[in-house]
Amino acid sequence: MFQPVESSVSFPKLEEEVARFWKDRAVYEKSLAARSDGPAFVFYEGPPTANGLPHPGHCLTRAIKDLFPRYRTMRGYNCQRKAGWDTHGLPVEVEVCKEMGIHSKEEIEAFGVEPFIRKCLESVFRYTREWEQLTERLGFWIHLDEAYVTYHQSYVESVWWALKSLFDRGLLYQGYKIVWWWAQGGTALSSGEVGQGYREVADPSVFVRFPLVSPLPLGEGQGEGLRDVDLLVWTTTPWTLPSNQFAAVKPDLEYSIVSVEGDSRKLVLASALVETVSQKANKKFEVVATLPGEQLLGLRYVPPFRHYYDLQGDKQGRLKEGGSQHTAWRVVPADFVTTDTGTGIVHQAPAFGEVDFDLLQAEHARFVDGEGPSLICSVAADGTFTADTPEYKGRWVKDCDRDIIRQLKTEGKLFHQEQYLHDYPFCWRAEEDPLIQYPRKSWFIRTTAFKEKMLENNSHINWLPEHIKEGRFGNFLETNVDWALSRERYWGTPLPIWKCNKTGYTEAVGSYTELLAKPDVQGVDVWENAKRENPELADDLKVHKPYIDAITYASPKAKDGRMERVSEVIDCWFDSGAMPFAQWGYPHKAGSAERFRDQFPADFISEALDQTRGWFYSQLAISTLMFSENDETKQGLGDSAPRGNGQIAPASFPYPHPFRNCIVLGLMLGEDGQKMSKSKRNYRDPGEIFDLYGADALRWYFFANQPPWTSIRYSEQAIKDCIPEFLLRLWNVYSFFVIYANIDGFDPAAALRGAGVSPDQLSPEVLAKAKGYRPVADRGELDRWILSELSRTVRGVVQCMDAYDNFNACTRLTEFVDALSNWYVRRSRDRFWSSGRAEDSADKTDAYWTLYECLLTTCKLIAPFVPFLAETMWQNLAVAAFGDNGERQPVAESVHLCDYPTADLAAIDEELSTRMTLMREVVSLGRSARMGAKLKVRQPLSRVEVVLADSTHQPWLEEHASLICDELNVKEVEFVGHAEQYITYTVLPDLKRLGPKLGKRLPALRKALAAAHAAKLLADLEATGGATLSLPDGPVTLGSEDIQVRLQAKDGWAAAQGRAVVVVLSTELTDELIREGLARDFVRALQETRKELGFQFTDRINVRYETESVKLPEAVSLFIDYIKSETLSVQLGFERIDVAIESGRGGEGVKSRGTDVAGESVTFWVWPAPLG
RNA sequence: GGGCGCAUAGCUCAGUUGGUUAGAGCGCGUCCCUGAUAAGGACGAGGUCUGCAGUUCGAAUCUGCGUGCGCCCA
Repeated sequence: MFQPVESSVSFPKLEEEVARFWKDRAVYEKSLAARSDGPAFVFYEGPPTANGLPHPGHCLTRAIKDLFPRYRTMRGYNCQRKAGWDTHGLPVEVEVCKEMGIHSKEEIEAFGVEPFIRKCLESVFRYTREWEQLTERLGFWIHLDEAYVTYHQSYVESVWWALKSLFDRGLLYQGYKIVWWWAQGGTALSSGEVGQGYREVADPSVFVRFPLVSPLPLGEGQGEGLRDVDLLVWTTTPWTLPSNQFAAVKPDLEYSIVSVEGDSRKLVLASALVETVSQKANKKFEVVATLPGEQLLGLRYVPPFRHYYDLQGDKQGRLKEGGSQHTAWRVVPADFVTTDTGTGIVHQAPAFGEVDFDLLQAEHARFVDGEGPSLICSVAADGTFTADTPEYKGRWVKDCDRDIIRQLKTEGKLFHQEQYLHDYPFCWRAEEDPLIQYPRKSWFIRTTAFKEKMLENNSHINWLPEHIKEGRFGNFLETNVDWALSRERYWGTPLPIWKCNKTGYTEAVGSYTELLAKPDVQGVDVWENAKRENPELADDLKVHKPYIDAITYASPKAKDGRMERVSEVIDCWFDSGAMPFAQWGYPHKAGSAERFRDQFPADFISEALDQTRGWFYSQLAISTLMFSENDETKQGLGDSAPRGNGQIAPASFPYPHPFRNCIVLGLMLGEDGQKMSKSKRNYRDPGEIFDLYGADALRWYFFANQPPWTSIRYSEQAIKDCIPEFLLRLWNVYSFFVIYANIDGFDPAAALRGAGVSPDQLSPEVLAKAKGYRPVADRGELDRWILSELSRTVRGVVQCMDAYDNFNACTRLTEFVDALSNWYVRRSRDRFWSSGRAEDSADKTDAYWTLYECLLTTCKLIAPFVPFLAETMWQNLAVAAFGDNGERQPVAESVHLCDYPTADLAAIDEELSTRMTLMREVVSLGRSARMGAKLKVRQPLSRVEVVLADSTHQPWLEEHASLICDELNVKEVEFVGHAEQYITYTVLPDLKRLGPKLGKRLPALRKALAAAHAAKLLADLEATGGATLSLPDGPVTLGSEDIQVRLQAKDGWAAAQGRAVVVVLSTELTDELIREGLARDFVRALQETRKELGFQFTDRINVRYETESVKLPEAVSLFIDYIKSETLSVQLGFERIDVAIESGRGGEGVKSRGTDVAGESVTFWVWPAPLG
């Protein structure tokens, strides 16, 4: 027996029971254990941070991350799922600062680094419980208790190992990074912080003369060139002029040399701007000559502030390509120069602009090492001028703009000045403080050296959607710059570099043990004391600030020198990118080499689009730098086991690594189309979604509604809709099956008992051994059809899922459930309802086995998608069915321990599938025609005529005429060959075939076809196999495969048309047909009455009825047997009864009900008929 | 300002290598069915496929330009 199925189902309630079941029985662990010998399918969890509450967007990520591992597990793979938590970084610090109401680094220092990082640690796990609940409730199977955690000592040490390797290979270096700097607070701001502080302000825009050192050459044969020429240089930050190093032009722009009225000196500026600038300055310009920017390159000039120029103006360096050049104060090329504003010649102060700095580096790279330009910076970290600009020393730079302009004017160096409105960032913590761009010493990873390798690696990764590979991600790699690794913050992995306080010598340390093994280590006591004072302190903190900073050791380079750690921590993206090896504590931790080797690279990862430059990049970069094939590192992993003292050589792996397939999820927007945000509350808490609709509904919504990479708008309605569209539809089929199986005593367990086979997963092979189970080939066509559809579905779903295409897999599943519910079950109802027990009728038994098999297989198919519903069904269809009668047969404990179904290719009958589709269309058109003629289905009609454009399947349809008759409630179906009476034929060319053949002649052909007599043309085709049309440029012969025939019903018929079939109804009603219609309506009314009066499905009844109608009793008596059998009536009489008398005769419990049959009022009296 | 993506029915979204009637679900409307029944089903209306230009015999689809939106980076 199956457990009765509740008619009104609450999915959320069922899901909670299932979740409990999984937990109690450790089903997840069992699913892994069962696959422990299978091939590995490697999954990496991109670690979330638990210091914020999860929202529906996180559900999407976690749902996709669950789907494919579950699927692969059922396909026999061993898929470990280790959770992870991202714990470091600025967002954590910001959160803590907010809590404590402090802002600046000074305040943090005042509060104390030690208590501060302890607060960070607390904050990181604030919402762990919410995340864990979400994970469990969504059915995301992952090992939370074995999660890797980025602040753990073993993790930090793995990161150190990688950094040491990079350092030792010369890939980790110190340089300058231009940052947005809050001078008053003495700190750099993250891009997020900068973004918050933009305001529109007016700044000066100045046009300054930079006199050329030598005459400007105009080209060959034009003499020695023009004297007294100034570059007209533009800037909006006058305070950066003292630090000028170059003037930039665009080489392919045209520049003009102009003479200015009343001025002895000429100016150079972009030709496109001559007019504009002349108007601005209100001076007449006369163009003396023009030349391309190219020709300006290398010209030397005198900068407006001479401090540095006087010291280094003559300095030259040797170029790598040979020859030598002055290092600074000359014209250089730059693509970013535009003619939108300014003069086309841009002042360059590399210390105060990122693009300027890049330009300096590009220049630097042209020179032989050590001979190129070095960075000029006349501003101190507090934002005041240094002694290098004596005029303004000690003054805040922005305050000096006005005086600088005045000075330039006085000295005759200013050509023009104006105001200029633009957005400029201010400090979000101190609104009056403008930020400045400022160079800070910073540590970099030389990723640019691995650019080609990263691109090569990337090219082997399967990105979904594909455009990420060449598009967003590929482009990002193309424009790769060295990774600015260090952060001047507190809560992060400390940069493991120690520096000699005497010589500046640096070295990297790969582990805590390695550090302690250094000579004359001091400062460990700081940690030990802290721990003694507070034994609760997590041991992992000892590798963090401030404890690690206290540790020093003897310098190998200077006698009394001490090695001290540099103060920075690292970018937390490096943490997460190191996860493929750091999650195992590789290479320090015992056994980590094996774990790493088994779990690298990942087969599958998935995160949202915003991770392109985050986790996707950090992983790829670190992996490529650490594990690329090259001579230096070409060693197997076997060689890379720890070799004492933490000296480990990186292993090498073939591309791609560290992941092979990556689904890039679209971003999820709130219901209002805006980004989901806590403050706007434009989404619902995931917990509420689960309570209202259930996890399966949410999951199905994610998987089935759109490919995962489209950005989706959260839609509560769409989640709700998933229930009737899929979950409930399947549930109804399941419920239908259980109701009838229980009535009929269909008992698969009994049928398999003694069959010598273990029920196990109830696969088709097992079912085949059951008593009463007939081979599919012996069953009726409908059974063969649905089993064929089932196999087609299995085949399709597996194909899609192997290609990471969950969306189309879901489409297949939806289509199958629709076919099962709306055709198989509908068409089979009578078979289930027919009298007699299941074992008595082979046809009925076939129906049960067929539907049972469909449900079992569907259950397994949907298990990765909607794991809760699948489990609920399995527990009843398999576990309960085989577990009662006190004689438990060994059946799989959970659907998630089953193998994913494989398609029975032999069961697939494509032709049957096509034909059934055609038949469904005929039926559908028939209904449409009825609708048009306002004829109820209950009213029988004498006949229907079907006209097919293509007669291939006609014989088959003819064989199934009875089915069509039944569906359409007609007596006869006739297939008509030529039906000019009802039909207009249109012959259309098959353009896909003819297009390439005829090309430009197509329009003429279409014209000719439209003009041709279609029926005659078809007759020709039928007779001779070809039809010839004469076109203006010669005849064309068409074969039957070159055309498509369209049919159109003529007016005046109850007809409906599809593309290639028309169905025409005969609407004539005879008395007999009318009487039959009455009888059917009578059955309807009586059935309704039965139910209304509370009789059970199987109760037999006695009936009397009364009506004024004359026709109705005639009809009833004519169809009395039919009515009795349909309604389980033993007696059916047309007479008024005296209830008292009837009761006395045993008609106890007589109930009556008045109703309506075909417009006539009728009263029924009904009472139970005694059995037998 | 740069890169990438998106734009199809009232809503949420499909649309395979270009092919003539652009689909689905929901919603809406009109009905049907009534022992799967607090379900189920049918039919219908609804589209200048973001705009313009181009390639082509033929464009929602390919190309270019514009508009709007999103993300990332400046």
